[in-house]
Amino acid sequence: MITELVQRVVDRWAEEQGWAEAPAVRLERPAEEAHGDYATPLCMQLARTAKRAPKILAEELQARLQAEPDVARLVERIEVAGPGFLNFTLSGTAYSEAMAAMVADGADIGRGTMREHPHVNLEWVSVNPNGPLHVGHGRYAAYGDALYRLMTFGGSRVSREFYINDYGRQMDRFGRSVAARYAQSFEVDLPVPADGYQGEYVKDVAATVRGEVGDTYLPALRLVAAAAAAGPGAAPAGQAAAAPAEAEDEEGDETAAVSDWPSDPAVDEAVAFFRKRGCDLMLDGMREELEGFGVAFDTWFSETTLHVGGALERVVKDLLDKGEAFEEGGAIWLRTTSRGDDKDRVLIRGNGRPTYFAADIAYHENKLERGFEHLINIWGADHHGYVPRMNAAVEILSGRPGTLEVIIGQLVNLLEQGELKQMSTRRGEMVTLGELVDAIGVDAARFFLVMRSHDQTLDLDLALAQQQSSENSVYYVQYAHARIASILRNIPAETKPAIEAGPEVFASPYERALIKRLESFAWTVQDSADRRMPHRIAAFAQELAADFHVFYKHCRVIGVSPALASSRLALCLVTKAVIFRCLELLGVSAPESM
RNA sequence: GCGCCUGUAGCUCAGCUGGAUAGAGCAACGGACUUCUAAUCCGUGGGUCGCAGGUUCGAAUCCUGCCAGGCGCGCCA
Repeated sequence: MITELVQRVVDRWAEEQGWAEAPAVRLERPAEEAHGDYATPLCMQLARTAKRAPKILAEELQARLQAEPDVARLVERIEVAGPGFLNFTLSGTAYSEAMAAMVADGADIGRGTMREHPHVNLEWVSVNPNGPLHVGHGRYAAYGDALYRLMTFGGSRVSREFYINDYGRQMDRFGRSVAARYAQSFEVDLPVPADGYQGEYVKDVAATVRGEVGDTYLPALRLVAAAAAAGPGAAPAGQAAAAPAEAEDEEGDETAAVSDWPSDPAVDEAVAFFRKRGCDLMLDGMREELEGFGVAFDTWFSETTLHVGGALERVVKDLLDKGEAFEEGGAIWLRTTSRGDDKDRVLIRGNGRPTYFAADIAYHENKLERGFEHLINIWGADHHGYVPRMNAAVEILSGRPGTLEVIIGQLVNLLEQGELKQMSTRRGEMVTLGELVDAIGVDAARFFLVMRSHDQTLDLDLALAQQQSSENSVYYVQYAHARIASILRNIPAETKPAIEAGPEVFASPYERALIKRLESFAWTVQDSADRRMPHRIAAFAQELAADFHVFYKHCRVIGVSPALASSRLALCLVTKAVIFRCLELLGVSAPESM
C-alpha cells in the first residue's frame, strides 16, 4: 500500500530529473524498532545515478512525500536516518485501512490474480512402481504438492503429473519376483531371482494375484522351477548363463541378464502377466498412499504407452529428419551439444533398444503436444547430471530455451542414532513414507518434510522424529488456529467483526505487528511461488503464529469495549483465514480445537 | 579431474536475490495460569556467518581461489 504510494512519487521525481530509469521501490522491515515500521534504502542506491549525496536525496524525497495527501493520512512520520535510509512510521489509519482491505478480501487474502500465465505442467515423484515409497519420495511428494498448491494459489495454471516408469528391465525383474512369490505360495520351489526384489511386500502382491487368478499360471512356473532345479547350465539353448547379479547395484545393468529363466511362450506370457498386474497393484497402492498423504495427480502417464504406441519411434525419426539426430557406430544420437550439453547422447542403442532418454524425449514431446507451454520437473539430486541433456532435448522439441525447468531436490539421509545408513530398496533397508506417517502422523510429516529448503539435504532419524513429534513446529501453528476457533466459540453473539474508528483501535504494538505480518502474506505467496520455495510458507506460518500468540497474551477480545472487541474479532478472523491458508498450502489440517 | 548442492549459536535450520547492532526452534537456566486453550508467553546465557582475497557508501548474501561434506559425470534407469 505504502510501496505503491512511494513508487508513484519516485516515478514522477525521476521523470522531472530526467533519470533514465525510476528505481523500483522496496520497503523492508527494519530490525530495529526505533527505525519505524518500514524503511527503504532507495536514496543510497539512487546516489550514483543522481550524482548527489544520499542524505540530500533522502531529504528531498521526504519533502515530496510529505506533500502527498495520501501519505499524510497513512504515515505518521518520515525520517531520514543513517547513511540515507528513509524510515516510515505508520499512522493508526494505515492499520485500519489495511485491515479493511483484508476483511474485504475474505478467504481470498493473498490469492494471486491470474496473470498472462503459460499453462504449466508439473511432474514429480515419478518412480518405478516396484517398491514402496520411501521418505525420499515422501519429501518430493510433499514438496511438489505444496509447490502445486502454492503456484495455483499464486495465480498460475498448473497440471499435476506422475510419470510411471513401468517399462524396461527393472519391471521385468519385478514381474519375475512376483511370479516366484506366487509359485511359492503353491509350495513350488521357485526362488526369487538374485537380481529381483526380495521385499515382503512382493508376497502381498503375489497373494492378491493368486486370489484373482487361482492356479492359472502355475504350470508355466513349474517349468521355470524345474529348469532352476536343474541348474543354470541346463537353460535351453540360446539362453546364456546369467552373470552373477551385482547385489549392491540398485539400477541393474544393461549387460546383465534379467535372470536365467527358460525361454518358453507360456513362461513369457506368465511373466508379462505378473509384470503388468503387479505393476497395477503397486500403483494402486501408491495412489492410495499418496492420497492419504494429501497428494493427488491429474494425470498418471505410463512410459509403456510411448513404446507400444509408436510415439518413441516417431519422435526419433522426426529428429533424424530435422538433422538434430544422427547415426554413428550403429547407434542413433541426439546432438545435444548444439544446446549446451557436454556430449551428444544416445537415443537408440546399437542393439536397437531405445534408451531411457529417448523415452523421456517422447514423453516431453507428448506434454508439448497436449498444449503445455512450461514444463517443470522435480528430480532428486542423484539425477542432476541428466539436466543438461534434457534441457537441450526440450529446447530442440519446443524451439525455445527455458521451456523445461528442472528443480533439483536434495536427498534425505537416513540416520540411526546419529549413524548414517544407506537406503536400499533391494535389501529392504529404508524408512518408508508409511512408517514415517505411522510414527508422527500426516500433518507433522508433511510439515517436517517441507519446512526445510529443498536445496538442503535432510537428515532423518526416525526414532528422533518420533520423539520430537510433539515439538514439531506444526503444532505451534495449528494451536494458534485452534485458539482463534476457541475465541469464536466463546464470544457473545452480539459482537460482530468490524473495523471501528477510535484511538484505542489497533493501538497496541501487538495488534500492529500482527497486521503488518498479515499484510505481507500476499507478497510472501508471490515470492515463494516464483522462487519455487514452499518452505517459506512454513516459515511465514510460524512467524504469523508467533505474532498471534503474543497478541493473544496481551490483548483480550472478549470482555473489552465494543469497538475494541469488534475490531479485534475482525483481526482474529483475518488471522484465522491466513493461518488456515498457509496450512492448506502445505497440505496440513487446521484443527478447530486441540 | 570436471559439474551441481551445502557449510550461519551446543543441535536442527531461517535469513525476504546487497542494508542499520545476524534471527527462530530445540537444548540449558530463571519467571508468568482466579480472566478467550500454558501445545502459550516473558527474560538470561550462547556467533572468527568454513578460510582468504575482491567488488562498494554497505557483504552471511555477489565474484575469484582454497578447505570440508553430499550427489553426479554410461549405448544404466
